[in-house]
Amino acid sequence: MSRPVEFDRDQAVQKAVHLFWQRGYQATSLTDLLEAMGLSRSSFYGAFGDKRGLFVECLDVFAARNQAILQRARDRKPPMAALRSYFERNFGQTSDPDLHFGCMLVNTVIELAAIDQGLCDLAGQHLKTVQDLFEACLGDAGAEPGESKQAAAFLMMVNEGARVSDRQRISIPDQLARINTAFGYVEGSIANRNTVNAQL
Amino acid sequence: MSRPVEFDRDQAVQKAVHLFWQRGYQATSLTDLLEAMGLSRSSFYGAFGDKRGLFVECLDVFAARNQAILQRARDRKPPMAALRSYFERNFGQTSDPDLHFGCMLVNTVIELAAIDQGLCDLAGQHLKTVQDLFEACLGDAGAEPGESKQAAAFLMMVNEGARVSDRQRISIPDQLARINTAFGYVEGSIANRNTVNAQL
DNA sequence: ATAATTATGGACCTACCGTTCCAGAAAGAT
DNA sequence: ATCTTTCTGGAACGGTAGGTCCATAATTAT
Repeated sequence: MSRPVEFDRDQAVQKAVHLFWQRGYQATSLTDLLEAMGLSRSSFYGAFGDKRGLFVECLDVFAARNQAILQRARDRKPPMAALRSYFERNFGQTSDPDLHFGCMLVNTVIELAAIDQGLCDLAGQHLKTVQDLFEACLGDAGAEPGESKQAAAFLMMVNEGARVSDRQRISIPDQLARINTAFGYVEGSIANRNTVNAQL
Repeated sequence: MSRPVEFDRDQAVQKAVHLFWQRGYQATSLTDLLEAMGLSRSSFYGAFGDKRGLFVECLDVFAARNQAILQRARDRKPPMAALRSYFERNFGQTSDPDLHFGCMLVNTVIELAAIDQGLCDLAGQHLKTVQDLFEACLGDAGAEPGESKQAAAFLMMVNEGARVSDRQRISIPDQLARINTAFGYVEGSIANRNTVNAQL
């Protein structure tokens, strides 16, 4: 029919995710985006509508990637180990500061709660999906339904807190220690219940 | 000497705190501030220097108020009850949405981590002071030094997560349940160690 | 080769940002 | 009452924001 698009849309979105993740919605200007994505204003508006539309797409991409990481761990490791790996991600020996932007969903909730309720709600829904995955893992680990629901809500609170500190450049050992404390509590609780049940 | 200032400086700062707390740094325009504080541009720049200077002052005011709340609870209640009251503040029966802006320090860390490291660090220092207060309360409750340090770091992570959800308008029962779960873990841990020690 | 269609680059628009500046109003000191 | 000092309102500033528009380039279909 006609002239084809010259840029790789997926790759451009990846660049945008990285920028929004790092700097947030408001502080990322269109000029910043155009430069990082390597396209002109016309192409941008033709392909994405506007800045907000691109942000929605970036939220979805980030959330999908995020869920995939946990889901893959769930497929390959014991359930509690899979959960832990999600929390300890990016806290291995590598201390690349370019990876410590927290969680884009958490960042969005905080930044836009009073500015754009639609975007805040979208991020919140994605977080809820992750919490459901937590709950599924806890179920795999042998927790009873009520307990896994309660522990998943607790772990989401821990996750949100951990991502806040991540953005503050908390030291890696401190971060790992806090996560370990939280998981110690949860695992102790599940194991203890199992022990009690076994005694009955 | 000369003409005196016409506005109440403290009261003006309180109004600014409320705005910055609700909307964050970037989304609060000078026009918004002037209207809320009830003064003109000239008076503003004469009294506060610039927007960033006012924000620094607001962070300090918020942090002082925040610490005072916990410190007063510590003076009047048993240590663990004082800690709990800090987490459960604003989650009584009143559901005034105008109080659920999370924590201004947490909001600042998230919003400005990649934008203004000085402001982010300042908020982080204030949070560290709160964490030290947590540690003191845990010491009051009978935790050993190493344990209170570890539990305080854990509780700060929980606090940060709780304030994120607060901004998402989490339901009050859900929020109270999650906080209760976290404190159940901490109190169980301290009580358990005390029991073990008693048996030795 | 030509026509039809669509992407592209870049100039341009309006609106608002934080900040500065200045003329004039108000109050204390003499 | 006058002088001096400081505060105050509002106009004005340069810069940048997100978004629009149009002439042109590039590609396919005929």
